[in-house]
Amino acid sequence: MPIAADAITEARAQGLGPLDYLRQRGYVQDVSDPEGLRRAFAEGVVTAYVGFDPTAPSLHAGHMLGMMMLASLQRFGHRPIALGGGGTALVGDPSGKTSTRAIVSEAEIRSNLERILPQFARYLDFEGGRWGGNPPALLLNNADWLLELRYIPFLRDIGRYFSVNEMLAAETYRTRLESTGLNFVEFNYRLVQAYDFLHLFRTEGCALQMGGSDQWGNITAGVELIRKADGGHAFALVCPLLTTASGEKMGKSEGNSVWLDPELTTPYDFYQYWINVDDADVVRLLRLYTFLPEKLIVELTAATGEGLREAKRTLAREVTALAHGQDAVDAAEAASRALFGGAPDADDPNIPTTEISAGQAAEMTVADVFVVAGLVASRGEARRKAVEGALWLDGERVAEVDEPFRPGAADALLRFGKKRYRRIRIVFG
RNA sequence: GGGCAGGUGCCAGAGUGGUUAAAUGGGCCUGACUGUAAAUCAGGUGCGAAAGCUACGGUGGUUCGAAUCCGCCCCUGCCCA
Repeated sequence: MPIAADAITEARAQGLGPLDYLRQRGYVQDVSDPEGLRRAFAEGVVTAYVGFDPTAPSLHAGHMLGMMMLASLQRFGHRPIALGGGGTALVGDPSGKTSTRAIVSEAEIRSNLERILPQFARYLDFEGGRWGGNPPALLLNNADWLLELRYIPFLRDIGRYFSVNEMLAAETYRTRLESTGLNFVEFNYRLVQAYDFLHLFRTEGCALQMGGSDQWGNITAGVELIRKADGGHAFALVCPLLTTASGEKMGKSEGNSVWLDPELTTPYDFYQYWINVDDADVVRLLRLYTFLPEKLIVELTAATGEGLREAKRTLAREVTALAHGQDAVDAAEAASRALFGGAPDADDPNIPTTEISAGQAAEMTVADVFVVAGLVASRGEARRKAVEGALWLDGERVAEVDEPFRPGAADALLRFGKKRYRRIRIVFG
């Protein structure tokens, strides 16, 4: 069972405010005006936003930090806005990029946004009242106001507040200038994002923007714009950019992103991703990606060595429950137990399964089957990996990969490497 | 608009007529060891059973043969205007 939003109930009981909670959990790398923000939180409902770039048809694990920050604030009774960057994605943020971003079409961005919507609903409450008196979350798309902008008025009303000297001195732009250069569209990204913040400040009373630390410059640009244009007071808060203990970007698995869309990353694989994190990362991830109370986290991670696996299991369970719901957790756990609890039990219904027709199966070699299951990329790879002893079929090491596929039953359990399983099911008719 | 330097595999970066599916490094994958961890050591890393095919910005040539030479085009960086 996942434990509800208890870290926050606990924090509130201790009189801890949102800012200190976020700090304690490790979300805070930098805040523009901590005292002012603390006061704002204490005085009333604060509206805060995080922008999400819809350049892919799903959010991935890297976006979860932003959602967790919004979700935490909402549980404190504040008001989150998830902003789909339908307009900004057309511009392309040069931050942290060594080369110009691929251009994504407007239609693609729109369809991506639609597909992403339900993912927010798992983290945020769009109805309101789910955690006491919290206000409903809001989902907006900046294309709605950015695409209408007129160039000359924008330059005159917004552009005048930006100093080119200052922008050129900024880390993001400077590194790009020194390496691959920067085109004008990218140079404008900061203005556009700052304008978003101003727009939300005006229309929604939004006073806080959060994001990853690579967004610091863009976010504070918005804070300054709000001050210069409207004399308003707004805040910036950024979280550290997460890398795993081995230095990889968080949320990558086998070089691929871990997606929140179950079509792109099955809930089983999602669960497995969290089970497989490094020992050194568990505490931090529990704090950032779950709402488990601090005391429990400390207890769980007091263990050393193999004992940490229980903490990882809890992590996987909690994170998967948030992303996919409790049913998905149960299924993923059942499959994991079946596959990793001693001798793999191929009969468990929850093991991810690829179906092929009897007709197809009759014409396939063993290598083909591994390809179809998505475990290897090509027959050539299947062959190489078989030589290395990495392929297993129903518990037997595969020696000859070019032989016809003749399973002993309708179901066959494939395994690639130590821990990647997929069942092949032959269906008739 | 002018001058110069470039565009190579996931990334960085060699190669400047054949023996180059393309050095080297990183990344990634696998094996052994293990705890579905880390570290370490070893192997692999375009597709194809093979013949062969595809690949060095695009395109058209030269040549028995081109990533390598020539023409045109596109793109990037630097300098000048």
